[in-house]
Amino acid sequence: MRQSELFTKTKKEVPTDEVSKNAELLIRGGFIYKEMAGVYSYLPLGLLVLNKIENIIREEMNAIGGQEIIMTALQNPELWKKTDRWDNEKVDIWFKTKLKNNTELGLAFTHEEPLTNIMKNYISSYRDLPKSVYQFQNKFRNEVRAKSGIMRTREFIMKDLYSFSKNEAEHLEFYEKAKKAYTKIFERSGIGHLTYLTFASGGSFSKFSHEFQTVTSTGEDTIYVNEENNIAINKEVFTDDVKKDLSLSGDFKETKAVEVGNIFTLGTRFSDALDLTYQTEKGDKKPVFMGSYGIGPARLMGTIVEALADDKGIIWPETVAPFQVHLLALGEDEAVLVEADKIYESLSANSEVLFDDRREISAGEKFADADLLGIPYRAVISSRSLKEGGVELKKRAEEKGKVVSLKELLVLLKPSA
RNA sequence: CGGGGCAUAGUGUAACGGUAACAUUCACGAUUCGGGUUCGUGAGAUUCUGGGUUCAAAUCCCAGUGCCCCGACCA
Repeated sequence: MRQSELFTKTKKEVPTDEVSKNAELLIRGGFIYKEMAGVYSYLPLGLLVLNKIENIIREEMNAIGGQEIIMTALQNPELWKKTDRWDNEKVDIWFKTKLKNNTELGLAFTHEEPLTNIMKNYISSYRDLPKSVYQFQNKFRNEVRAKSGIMRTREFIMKDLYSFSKNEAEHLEFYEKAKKAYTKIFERSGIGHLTYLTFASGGSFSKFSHEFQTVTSTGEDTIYVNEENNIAINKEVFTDDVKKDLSLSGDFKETKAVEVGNIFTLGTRFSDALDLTYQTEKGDKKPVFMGSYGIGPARLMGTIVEALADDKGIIWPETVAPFQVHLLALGEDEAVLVEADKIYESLSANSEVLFDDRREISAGEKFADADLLGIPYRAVISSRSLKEGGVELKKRAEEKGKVVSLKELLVLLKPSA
């Protein structure tokens, strides 16, 4: 894509009403636009990143047998009354609305109820289990206080997967697979080294749930990291009993972290309430054993920015970057610009390239934009680089680049399949 | 839901109670061309909304709304 064609522009200044690093950098770079508190739109660059993240998650969910669907955000109160989650006293984050005929509707903050209800139509035998189903879908939560840029918003896309198993043993088997899939997702997203499997409260469903917490100074949660076992415990359940329970020895380091994923054992709470049962081999009727597994792709995007950015801007890992290469053409020398066009064409064949072409701005501004946007590789072509034999290639996080020939460039940037 | 702060051009800021200024952005013209270059000319504002005090309100007072931060909350 030619940067001169991109409708968004970078900004030097950011509205003072944004304090968090993720919002500041993403707004300045033109990745997102703030509509109101806790409500953001995703612009071309932001959507590219979000799609990359979603695809990583999608691949890993498919790999463990997840089947993708999309459910509606509009919710029928009847189902939620059956599980006692319609009452505002019980769930205080509902957005509710009404049809013209005064029928009440809810905007979904999660999807256990409607999916359990769907599955009733398709699960009737032990032969139908286990199954797992997921979606990327907008959730609405009427948070009293949205904050931290795109980390806690009132509307957000969530990947929510739900598992349906015959019994606890079968459930745990899937749960372990999901745990590994989550670990892979965060590794592939470039924050694996900062992300810990974390024991957290299981709520009313089970003793523990597992969170995936990414260490950043701006996180909302406090966790205690046990480096020896590469594991952490959320402050909310950090007691001597729990430590003994988990038989963890060694030091625990207190740190702030962001919850980028959460997996839950639900048991039969929803299948009981909504009557999702199956028949066993012997003909008995049993409730389906469920689990739920969430990741917010936008929060993950914000976390990557928070965790990896430097004082000049964003540093995207290659796996989630909107483009792999940022090609900058410097100067007004026609020969250089013609050569840059050629390089852009050849690079585009195999790589995702953002080409800062004939924009009438200074070299300094192009560099500043490149640093802000955080594309992993920066390739500079100028009369100087041509004199030195080609294109100057530099990684975003590196101080100095090196001049390579076009041939070398194409090889270096070849996607490692 | 408690506490604190803020609200002026697209953005960032300024303006004793005396009729809105500067920077940036944008348009045009020069200049420059490897780290947000320099200069000129222009465009851009019912000063959040409603009320009150006053000869006079961006400025003081009251209410509302919105935004940010801290805390509580967070399937």
